[in-house]
Amino acid sequence: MERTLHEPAPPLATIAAALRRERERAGISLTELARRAGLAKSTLSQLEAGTGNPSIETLWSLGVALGVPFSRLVEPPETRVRVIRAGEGPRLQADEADFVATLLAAGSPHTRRDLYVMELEPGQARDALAHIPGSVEHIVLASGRIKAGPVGEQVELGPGDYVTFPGDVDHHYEALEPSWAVLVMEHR
Amino acid sequence: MERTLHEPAPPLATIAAALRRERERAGISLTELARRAGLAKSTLSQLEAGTGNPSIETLWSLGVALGVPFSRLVEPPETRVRVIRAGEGPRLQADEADFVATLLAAGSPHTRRDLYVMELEPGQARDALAHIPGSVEHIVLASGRIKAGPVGEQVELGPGDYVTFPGDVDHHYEALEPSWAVLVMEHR
DNA sequence: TCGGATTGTTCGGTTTGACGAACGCGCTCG
DNA sequence: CGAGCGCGTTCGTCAAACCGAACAATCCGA
Repeated sequence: MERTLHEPAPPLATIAAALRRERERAGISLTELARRAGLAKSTLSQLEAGTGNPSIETLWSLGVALGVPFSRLVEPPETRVRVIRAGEGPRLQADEADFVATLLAAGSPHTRRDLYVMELEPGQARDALAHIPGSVEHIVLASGRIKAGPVGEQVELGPGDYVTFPGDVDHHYEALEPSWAVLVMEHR
Repeated sequence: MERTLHEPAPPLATIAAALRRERERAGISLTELARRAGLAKSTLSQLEAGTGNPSIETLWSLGVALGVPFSRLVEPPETRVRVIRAGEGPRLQADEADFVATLLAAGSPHTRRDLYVMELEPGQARDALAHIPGSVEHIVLASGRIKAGPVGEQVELGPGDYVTFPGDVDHHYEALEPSWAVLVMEHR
């Protein structure tokens, strides 16, 4: 049989890399992750070393403990570095209806984007530590007012405003009033 | 960050069902599939019976032999239209601030997502033809009220509501009042 | 400086997944 | 009828995934 669907390379090394990457992203130790997943740390150690061939249940519990969908541990990250910048979106007029779409950011293949809805209450700011290198955040404020951005470069946003900034440096969120926004976290 | 990601039910039964489903779709016998995958048919028999906990390599070889991507064997069959109402959905509590993020859709590598802001005025509906196969649309309504979704499966949304549906079938947008929304167009 | 805690690794022992053979069943051909 | 074939299941054996403990290395507070 031909390898029609480009089934990626054998997942042993991929899993090893993904486990270490996601664990470091979560900022927890190998011992701690093994504890949360209910595994012996020796097992996890060998997995991250690339030795071993985990069972589904084992790898699943790791995915749960990391808060990461299962496929992210199996599919190769396909790290090709190319960050697409958000343009001042061209407005795409729909052909036949009262409908306008503004392109904020075009993604490239190989980038992974997680979609969140984020609710913020005024009060202390949220200090977000740097994520993995190459990550980019996109925020569209739906209602309220917030200040967001890297330290020293924060921007004040009103409803409908859009901002993007690198997520691999320390940055803040601060709500000036009760707000909610759509957040797209872009890794690679 | 707390991990409250709703990881679906343990995949043992899911895998069993997926294996049988995909095998019957391919129209081959259990014995034949075991032969192609290089496994003992006893192993495959127990897997389809729901007994057993396959290793990654074992399940991988089955995915290759069936010509289906790995994730299809692990993740439960995808619901076509999925709505997350405002305030619902898995919440990621930030550790130290008044900050709540709700995960709507986690992206896998290899998916390409374009980010739009879409403004709609009430009036005639927008008829969108099917896009390229495999595309998925995500909408978070920021304000107003709209009806959106595939033909016959349209859902009415209010502010904060989220809906996702396949973009490779004909679908409509219809604003019931002046609205705007964040649209993520996902290809792959 | 020294103890204690935590990090990740390595080493025997146990559980279990994978294998091959044998089995019962249903169908088809001689 | 009965021999032959293919189907899927069950059983004993073996390798290996997983575990627990012991290990050096590092960090941090006393």
